[in-house]
Amino acid sequence: MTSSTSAARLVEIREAALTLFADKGFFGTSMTDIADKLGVKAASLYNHIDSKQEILAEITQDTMRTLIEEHEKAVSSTEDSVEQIRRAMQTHVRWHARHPREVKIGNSEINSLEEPVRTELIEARHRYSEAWKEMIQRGVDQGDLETPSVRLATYALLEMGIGVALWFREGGSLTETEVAYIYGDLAVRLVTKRH
Amino acid sequence: MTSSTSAARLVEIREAALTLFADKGFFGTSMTDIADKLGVKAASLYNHIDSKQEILAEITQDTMRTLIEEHEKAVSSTEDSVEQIRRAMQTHVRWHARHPREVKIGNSEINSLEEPVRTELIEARHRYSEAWKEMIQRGVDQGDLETPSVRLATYALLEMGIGVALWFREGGSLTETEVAYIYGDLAVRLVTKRH
DNA sequence: CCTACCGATCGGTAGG
DNA sequence: CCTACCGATCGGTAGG
Repeated sequence: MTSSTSAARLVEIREAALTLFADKGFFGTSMTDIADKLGVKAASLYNHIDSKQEILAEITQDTMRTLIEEHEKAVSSTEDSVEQIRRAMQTHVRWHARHPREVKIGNSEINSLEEPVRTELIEARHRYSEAWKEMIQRGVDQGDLETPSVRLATYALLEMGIGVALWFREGGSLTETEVAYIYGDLAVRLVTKRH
Repeated sequence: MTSSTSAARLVEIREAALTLFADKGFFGTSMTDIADKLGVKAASLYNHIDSKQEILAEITQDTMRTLIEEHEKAVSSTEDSVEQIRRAMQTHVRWHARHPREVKIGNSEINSLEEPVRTELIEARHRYSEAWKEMIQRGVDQGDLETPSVRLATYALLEMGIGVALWFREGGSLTETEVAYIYGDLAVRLVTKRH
């Protein structure tokens, strides 16, 4: 069945590209590099895709969608401000631990994306950041959270969680769950009062 | 004065490359792109440099050296554990606010570097990270600091400060000094006891 | 899926 | 600093 094998090939192409783009960068990866991973010639890839750019666009678009979905689920699972922070960070960390290649590409290849996909990615990131900021602001307004700057606390929390993608490895000294719990704790420390 | 103009040209080449590599990536930047910025032909650059790779190597090597020097100065300026954390983070944040292009290149182009420079950069980063970890460990041992994980607190603190390079712009709503103070405060919160 | 090939561009060299 | 040029490689197409 040509169509089913072709669909499987498409998945294989994306998977190979995901690893190579994360490793060597978009411009550092050639179509021949991708083809070699599948044991075919570069020209054969064009039976499944339109362009190299299209592969990059698909990778970055799928990525933000799942992160925002999981974030919304985490935040709506409790009304307690402190607990929202904890769960949002646990979700944030788990997602980044699971998608190191996508994170690397998203951080390094924004300017390799053509419009309108590039702008769409930037906007999706902004929405995610705004959702965090609003969550923290609500907690501050209710007197449950405290911070010298809602905006900077947002950036600090997001960035420290993104960093997990850079060093976490399955099978290391801590499990994903342990890392998520510790970061949840660190996040709460960062935005709660001392008393 | 061929030699003095030539030295100035070299600085201009590095400066142009710094902006372009940060913007478009090492492989996304051509020698023609760099030459265009200076109003010369690509071939003329080779009167000043040996290769494109050499420019990248020089950028990444100068970078870590100044960061580690400033860190050591900050830490040795006080014996108080909490104050060490605060000053180390202020220094870390100021440095990252001032070197956004170098940070971007350092994060995205490690695998574009050839050996042995690539390994040297990784080792320099490791030394910096270890210095932070030991500083935090000392504070914990003395009973001044508290954290669920010295290692993860180290990663979290480093990464949140690195993130400043991504969004800080001179002339924005907060000055570099204000951002450094707030991050110093956030860092202390992250690793001190509640009481 | 392949071979054969396109024009464009790459980093770098020769020679002046 | 330039022009002229090198071989290699790029992403992508034609045609089977």
